[in-house]
Amino acid sequence: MQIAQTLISRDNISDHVALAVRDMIVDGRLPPGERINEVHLSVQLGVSRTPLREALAKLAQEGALRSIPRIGYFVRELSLEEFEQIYTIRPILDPEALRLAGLPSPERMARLKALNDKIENARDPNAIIDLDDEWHLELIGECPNKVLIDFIKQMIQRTRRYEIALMRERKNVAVATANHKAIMSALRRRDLDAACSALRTNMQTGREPIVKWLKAREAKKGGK
Amino acid sequence: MQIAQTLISRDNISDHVALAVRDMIVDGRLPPGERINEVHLSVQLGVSRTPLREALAKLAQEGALRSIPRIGYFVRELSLEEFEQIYTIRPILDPEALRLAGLPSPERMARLKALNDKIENARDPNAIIDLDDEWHLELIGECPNKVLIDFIKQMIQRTRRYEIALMRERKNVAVATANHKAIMSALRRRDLDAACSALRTNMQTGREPIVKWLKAREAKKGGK
DNA sequence: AATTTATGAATTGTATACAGTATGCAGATA
DNA sequence: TATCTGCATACTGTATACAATTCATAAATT
Repeated sequence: MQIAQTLISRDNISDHVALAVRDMIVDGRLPPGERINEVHLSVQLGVSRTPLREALAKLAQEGALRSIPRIGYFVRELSLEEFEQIYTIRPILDPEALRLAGLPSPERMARLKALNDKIENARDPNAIIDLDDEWHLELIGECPNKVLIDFIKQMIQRTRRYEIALMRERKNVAVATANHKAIMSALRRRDLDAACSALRTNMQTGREPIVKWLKAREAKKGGK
Repeated sequence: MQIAQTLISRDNISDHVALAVRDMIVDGRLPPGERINEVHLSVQLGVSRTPLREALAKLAQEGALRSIPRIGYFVRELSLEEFEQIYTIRPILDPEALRLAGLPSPERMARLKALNDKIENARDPNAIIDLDDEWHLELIGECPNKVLIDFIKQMIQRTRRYEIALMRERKNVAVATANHKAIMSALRRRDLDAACSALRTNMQTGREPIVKWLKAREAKKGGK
């Protein structure tokens, strides 16, 4: 008979490295535009180039890095264009996922409320983003369309670097938690349609301040 | 001064290999469920394991392969679930891309018509799918949201294996080309909304026969 | 002085070697 | 006969070695 899958999935060095490098990109230790030196980075991480390269290839496919053959990997610049494009798609997909998920169970509602409270009290922008992402994934946790969820997760990864700027200002955090409350209140009224459109609003209000910040940032760079 | 990018982008062996293996999966030379033997496949392709592994990792991320750490890569089974999930998303995204693209230029309309004619005359299912995919990408070619286009491309790749079954029956080809005509006629009337909803219909009618085929297929397998 | 050309170092792409893990089979045990 | 144990083999994961290309610097040419 077939033995059950081993539960302890000791993952590969490649996977670990991918996580590590992704963190370095997200929190700015590898700044936008930076060229990756495979040899340096591999010794810094204490691994050989082989698993590092596998990780870099993965990150390139995720969109965090850009690969130019025979030249190297570069940390992708923050781009107003890319951000706007992603933030055009999420207000379409997230509400659809919620619609497919249906009204959340009482337990899920409780978790959503608890997460939102945590966001209100958190100070560190990184922690806030983690919690906000978790909140959104919890909201659509019941969605049976795993492909859709995976895609939303991809986009969450990809917009993290931008959102840090957003969550540095407490005003924006307050807006986000208020939006979450509006969504939850619609759900409590068992009004799925209203919740979906509140979610759409949530995504759209998150967008504006970041666009503004990016524009200022690009202007500064252009002026230099 | 900086030298212009070399135009001839001699791509890597890894990329070539990824193309080759993807083809082998799509056309069935590597059947669903098959385990990939890296050594055998690398000698068969005349390359070493290193670029092959990079290609396999890429295909795994695309969803064509499944990676089980320390055991290997497997060609993913055709799954009714996955297919239905993807075909729930495309009727949302494709029309949105068309909406963003706006009405096509006369030149693009001519190309769309020419492609649709080619589909009507083609016999080989593989060629038909190529043309159909090309038609859909041409339709939304003007869409400025490149992230959206990339995602649609990903899904096209991922559904190819399923669609072969669809296009083997000429009746379905006729339905597809008729749908395309409906879309084009709406566009000629400059009625973008109608075109978008015709596109939605197009995606949905493509879905049913494949679901039916997959169900029959799974029943057969379960019965064995 | 500005531009081009040559040369060597640094860096990426690929192949190979090695180590650790899974897999299958033969023999042992009940 | 059926199940378990130990061993040999095959395969994956990682490291290292080598080849090919890019990049930077300096000499040479105009």
